[in-house]
Amino acid sequence: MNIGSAAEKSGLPPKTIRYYEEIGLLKADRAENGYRDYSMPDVHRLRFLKRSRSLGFSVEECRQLLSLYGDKERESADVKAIAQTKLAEIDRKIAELASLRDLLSHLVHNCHGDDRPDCPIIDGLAGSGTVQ
Amino acid sequence: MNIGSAAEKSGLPPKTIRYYEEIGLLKADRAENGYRDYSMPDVHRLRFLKRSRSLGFSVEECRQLLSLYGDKERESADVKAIAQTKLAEIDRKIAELASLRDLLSHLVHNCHGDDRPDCPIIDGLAGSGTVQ
DNA sequence: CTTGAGCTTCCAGCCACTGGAAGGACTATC
DNA sequence: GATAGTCCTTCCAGTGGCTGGAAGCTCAAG
Repeated sequence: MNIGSAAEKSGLPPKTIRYYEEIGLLKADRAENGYRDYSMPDVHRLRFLKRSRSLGFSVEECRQLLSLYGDKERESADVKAIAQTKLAEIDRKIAELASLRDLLSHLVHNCHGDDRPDCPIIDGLAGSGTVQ
Repeated sequence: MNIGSAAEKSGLPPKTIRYYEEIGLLKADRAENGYRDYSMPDVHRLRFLKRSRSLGFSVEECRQLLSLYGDKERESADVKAIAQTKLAEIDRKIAELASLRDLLSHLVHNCHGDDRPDCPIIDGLAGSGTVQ
């Protein structure tokens, strides 16, 4: 399929797809007329990319995730190690989102409207998290 | 406290903190010597920013979230509407992270290593998600 | 065979930082 | 009090990740 259909099916703009090809994230076949030609697995990879990018993974991290996704030798120890790292990262992100959610929900439902530092729950939520 | 301590306490580099001030995300007091002067509530806001940025919210979205966080008139309907929108976004992100997690975990633990499209679970996970 | 949409490449610009230079301020040691 | 080293300041330039626009080729419809 052409880049337009791939864009529609994946939710990524054509510009971005071309950019991803330019930086070597996802190379496409070419039709006789020079047009890029995408398969459904390509579309899956594009969706995968869209998702992981929107969740705060850098392009380089997405490259790792994608290689994990596409790797035919997923048995190797280093690939598994990368996957473990990424899984841990994802879990951390989920936890942070959850606490962000709690914070926001608390702000909306429970807090009186005056100045900030007198609410221990908010202090806890804003103060915790990735303090490295 | 100086920008260095605020950076250390928040996990954001000084450069980024100055940049956030430049674009009006978080204005700091100034000491007599011209140094920026941060309070603990400022540090909390910085942590808040660090977190929401790393979770894929744009700076403009973070500005909204932060205004929500700092808003003294949180009772107003439009502010609550923004909060609701953001809460929904956060929930969506959490769901996407969870499915990304499942996908990755599945790739690591259950799949044989040959070519992609013959695994229905992967097809499902990579194919679902935000198809708009 | 023209029109219009979609594709191509290329170049420029934007957003969100990030590095580096040049210089002033603070702290510690001599 | 001079010196060294670290931290702060501003400013300017560069990078990563797109995104818009121009110029031109291709294709399907009328």
